[in-house]
Amino acid sequence: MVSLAIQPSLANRTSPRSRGASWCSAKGLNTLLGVDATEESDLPLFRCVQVRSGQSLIRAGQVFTTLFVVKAGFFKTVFTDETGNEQVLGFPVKSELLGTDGLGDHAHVNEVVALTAADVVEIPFTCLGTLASMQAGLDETLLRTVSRQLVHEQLALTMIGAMRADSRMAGFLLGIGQKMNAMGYSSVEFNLQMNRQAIGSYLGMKIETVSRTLTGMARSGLIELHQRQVRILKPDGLRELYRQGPLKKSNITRDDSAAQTQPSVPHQSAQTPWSGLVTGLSGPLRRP
Amino acid sequence: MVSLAIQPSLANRTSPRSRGASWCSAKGLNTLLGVDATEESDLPLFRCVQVRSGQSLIRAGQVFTTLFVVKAGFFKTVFTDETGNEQVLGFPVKSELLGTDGLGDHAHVNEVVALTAADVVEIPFTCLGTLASMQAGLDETLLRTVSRQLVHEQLALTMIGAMRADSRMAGFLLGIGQKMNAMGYSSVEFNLQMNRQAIGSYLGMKIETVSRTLTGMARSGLIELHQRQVRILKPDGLRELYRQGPLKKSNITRDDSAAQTQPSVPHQSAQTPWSGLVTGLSGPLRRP
DNA sequence: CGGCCTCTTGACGCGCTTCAATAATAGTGG
DNA sequence: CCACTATTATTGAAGCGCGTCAAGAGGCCG
Repeated sequence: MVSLAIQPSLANRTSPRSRGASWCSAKGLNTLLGVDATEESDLPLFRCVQVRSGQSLIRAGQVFTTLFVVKAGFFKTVFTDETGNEQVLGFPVKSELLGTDGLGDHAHVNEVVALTAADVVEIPFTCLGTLASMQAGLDETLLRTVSRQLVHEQLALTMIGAMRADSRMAGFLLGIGQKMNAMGYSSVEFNLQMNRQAIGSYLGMKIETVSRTLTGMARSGLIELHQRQVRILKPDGLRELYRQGPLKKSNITRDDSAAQTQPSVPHQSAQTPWSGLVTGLSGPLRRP
Repeated sequence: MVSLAIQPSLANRTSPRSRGASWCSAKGLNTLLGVDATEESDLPLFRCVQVRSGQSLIRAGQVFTTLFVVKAGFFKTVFTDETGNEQVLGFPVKSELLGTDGLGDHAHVNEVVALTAADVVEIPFTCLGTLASMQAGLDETLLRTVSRQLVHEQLALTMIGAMRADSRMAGFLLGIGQKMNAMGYSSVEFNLQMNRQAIGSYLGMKIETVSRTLTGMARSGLIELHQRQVRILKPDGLRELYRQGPLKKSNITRDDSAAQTQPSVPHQSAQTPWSGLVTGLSGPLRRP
């Protein structure tokens, strides 16, 4: 039904990236995505491309031809509506999948911009309309990943819709720290790769509020702040800020009329509720 | 790799639904989902179940076993965070896919509640971990549908993050009207199946603001309002309200440094930007 | 150095939440 | 049938969080 095929020549693209091509095997790709590799080959099938800082890897309106997996670097995903308003949707990093918004209608609606120099792996699709039963078990990975992205967006929606500015910022910082940790860096000291504008757009607030919120946290000793360099001094303080968030109080009308009748898993977010607040993949994809 | 299988007995479920079972063929399912049926069989493979008003079709924490397609009725999708705050994520109706949040980690995070009596078709998955190359070409449909849901959430995020209360409400009403229209009802006169609380949660505002916004629209002659019955008198007025929305002004810093180098499709949302504001599927799924 | 950008800080006002009270509706039982 | 209560919706008044406007500080680069 499908056909994941290597397009031998993408040379007709005048896209600003595409230079210095190396290759990546299916096994390597699965490893990168955090999936238990099983029977995948070691043949280098997937093209690796470099992106320069500030460049758009994907543009809105562009026809969908390939997905990307981030190997290194930082990105931002931006949606621009018809009136020219920009909304930052996320800050993808290593091991995250880019371009999934194009799967639905074979056209991208979001722009993906590199915040730093970056490396990505291309996952091309033949544009014949059908895509399915991809080789190497990537199809299940794909579906599950998109589903996770969906859940992440929903979490972000909850945050913007019901929490105050400082709580949102606390969740943002904790989420960034967690992502940094997953990439092998410190979870409490890192460099924000994006400007205040992007943070504000992502969190649904103006840059003045971003600034005030951050300096407020610094003044109260929760964090240390120099430019975009952040050191989290009191993670628990941020956690509390995040949890008490909904001072914009919830109208809880729990109707606990019926008990759980289905087997259920313990509520996943018990330990780190802000998991995935910054971007889709909170952890590697493992088979249950 | 996959295995979409009919689970012969779901009798061990004590779930409140499950009674009065009829059946639905793969072809019928594809038709319902808006996909061009090709070679699908007419054998009734998919179970149809009824849901009573107020019942939960899916609960948070429940293990993922099946997806559902709405045949009739109205639902709401609710996410509840660890502090008990509820966020309404959407109002699915006929032809929409439910339960996709469970694909990622084989556990649902959202609750799906019927707002009215409703009928749904079950799409069961064997829980062996792998799901892929489903029969009847449902796999591509699935992926594209989830991608569309993703785009929808992003649109909702943009609306809540950057627009004012009345603009959000205008977009909501227009979106509801469009869904009603797609279902064969009037797009300008309909009954809101949800209470003010649910609307407010979905739009990120308090119920008092919902009430004030609606009565304000009624007073200015944009709509007529009796209870949950709405008649849109001036669709263009609502459209303008929606478009001028970002009085919470955008910080547009367009850096149009590079020109479009890729083939692009005309910006989809030129005609009805609020498409899909209320729920995922703005139209049937067709091959490009 | 000077221009340009990002970020900060202050003062003010508006939009929405919050609190509180009332009204309209539906469901229940006598 | 009407009283009775619970739920849902409306309306008003007051407060504040955050957007808005304006000015200034700090960093980057030619």
